[in-house]
Amino acid sequence: MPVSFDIAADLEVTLKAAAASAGLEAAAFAPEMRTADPRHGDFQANGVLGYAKARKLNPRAVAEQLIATLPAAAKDQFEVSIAGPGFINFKLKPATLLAWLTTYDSTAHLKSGAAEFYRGLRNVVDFSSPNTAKQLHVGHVRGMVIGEAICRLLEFCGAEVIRDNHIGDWGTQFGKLIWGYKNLRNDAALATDPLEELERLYKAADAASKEAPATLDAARAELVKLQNGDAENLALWKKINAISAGAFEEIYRKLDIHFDHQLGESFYNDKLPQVYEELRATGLAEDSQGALVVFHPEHPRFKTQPFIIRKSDGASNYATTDLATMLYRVEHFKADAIAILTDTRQGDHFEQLWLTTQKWFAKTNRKLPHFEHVTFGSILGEDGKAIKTRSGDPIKLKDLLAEAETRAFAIVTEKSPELPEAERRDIANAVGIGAVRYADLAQNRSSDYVFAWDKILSFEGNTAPYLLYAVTRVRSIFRKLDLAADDASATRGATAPETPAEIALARKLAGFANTLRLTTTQLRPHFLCTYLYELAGEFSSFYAADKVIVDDPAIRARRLLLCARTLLVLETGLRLLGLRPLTRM
RNA sequence: GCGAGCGUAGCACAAUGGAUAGUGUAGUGGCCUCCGAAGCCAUUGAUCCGGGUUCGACUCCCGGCGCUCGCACCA
Repeated sequence: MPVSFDIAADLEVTLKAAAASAGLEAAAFAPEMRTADPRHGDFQANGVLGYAKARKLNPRAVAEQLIATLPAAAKDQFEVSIAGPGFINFKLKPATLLAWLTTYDSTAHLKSGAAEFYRGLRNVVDFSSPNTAKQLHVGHVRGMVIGEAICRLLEFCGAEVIRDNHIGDWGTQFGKLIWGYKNLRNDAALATDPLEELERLYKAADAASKEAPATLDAARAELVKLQNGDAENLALWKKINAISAGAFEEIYRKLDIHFDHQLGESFYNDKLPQVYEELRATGLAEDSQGALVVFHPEHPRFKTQPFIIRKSDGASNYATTDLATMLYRVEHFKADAIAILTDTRQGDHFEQLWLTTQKWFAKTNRKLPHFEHVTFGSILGEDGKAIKTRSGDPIKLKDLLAEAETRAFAIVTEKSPELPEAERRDIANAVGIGAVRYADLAQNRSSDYVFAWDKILSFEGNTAPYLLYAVTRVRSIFRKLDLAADDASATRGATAPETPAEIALARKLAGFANTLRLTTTQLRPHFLCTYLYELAGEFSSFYAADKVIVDDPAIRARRLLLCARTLLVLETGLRLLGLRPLTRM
């Protein structure tokens, strides 16, 4: 029996067709498929409720009509029932579950199933994008891990993904940095810990420009010199960027984060005049208080709040570079879709950027990409205030990651003292870094995030260690049998799931496709986290209820199939989130 | 002032307009002669307030209240 990867999507198409043959107004009928509470079924179609109401029909009668015209193949796959006011419930039959489990038997096969979702779509994902000369701190980790997960998910689901780290290497901070470097630098400190010294120089220069307007002007002048190609400032700029890049690389390596391009703001330096010219020529930009700005008269706020694309001192800002970047991504990368990840505080900027881009591209006859500003909440301190660089010192990311590994190592050593130290270190790395990463991914990105060591390094509940532990227990079964987990002979002749725990686990596994679709549609990795956590929970319940290594070869093969697929889906899902599965811990 | 986001058990979170609002933690009571107890089973406890739309609202709309953030040359 052939079975599709995303059964619910397939069923939706079947229902649309059935509606036509049942005499419904097929064009007006949407099945409204969704995953159901397991108590009711695997999927439910709610569409007849609204359809019947609008036509003063009895929804249950409409549901009856619809079910009567379902093709035999669909009736073979599901137990179909009508419940309540007119919900149609579909429950996967054990034979269908078996078919799904035997069809999607490897990461490659899961991937080829999911690849239908976004085939041919070219996506530019802009994430991390730190500012040069500042250390990465705890506030940066969220955008990095969410961005990496989104890239992996989109790739898995068939999209072509171009990862771009849009480094802030050309902003006003360079005016202050260069001024600080020239006037305040400590050569000894620069030699021993260059990044630390750069950060100090920036803070000192920033403070100095707040105190004295003359210093602020001097810093701005340094920036203008840099932007005009002054040789000395350009050399300094290169030096500062090189120091920063090395420090960023170290963190990216630790977090297994990758980019195809790192086109910082400076890359767009020679592409800015085109932005000024075109926006002026199309009548979108105007002069205001000495600056070049764009207003949006139709917008309640942006009709008076300007989008400044050139400052009154003649320098560009991030509105200019972001506009140039938008153009480059469409013209050079041929992007169908662009996703930019930043925290929600930049909402106004990206709304103005997108409004401006739409008008600009329309007037210049360019293809408009799909654009999404993927936002996430701020990292707050225990006091509920955003962690800021200027006030107090936020926790440095490299220190956070080091502490995560240290704490994980202590726990591994306590739980598994018999393992060799090198292995315990490796486990601590996967568990510690994984815990940090998972804590950021598991929470809905729209909410603010209160930083707490206990939360980030929690090893109980919906956390990385729980998922990794489930993986090792499955591995342990295969190890005990001296079998490779992907050894087909172990599961040969497996029959359909029978016990309640077997069936519950199989149903959860078949829900993977729908989870991938939901996660990528909304670009919210926490949907996948929740799913994996529930899957691990179903496995744990199954593990406690039904013994796998039993004498009866039929029961054993049947349960080993569930073990093998649980392992497959858990490991595939964890890797999509950027976690590293372990064989034991 | 204008705008955005958030408001769910003591705490931390989930819920694509659907059925009896789920989970973790903390509390209580069970489960290791039995494939790994970083586990399993059971149990106590919640939608900020007031209207509206809908067959159906934590979810959408309006009005409050509270917290956070943004609003002319930082990114």
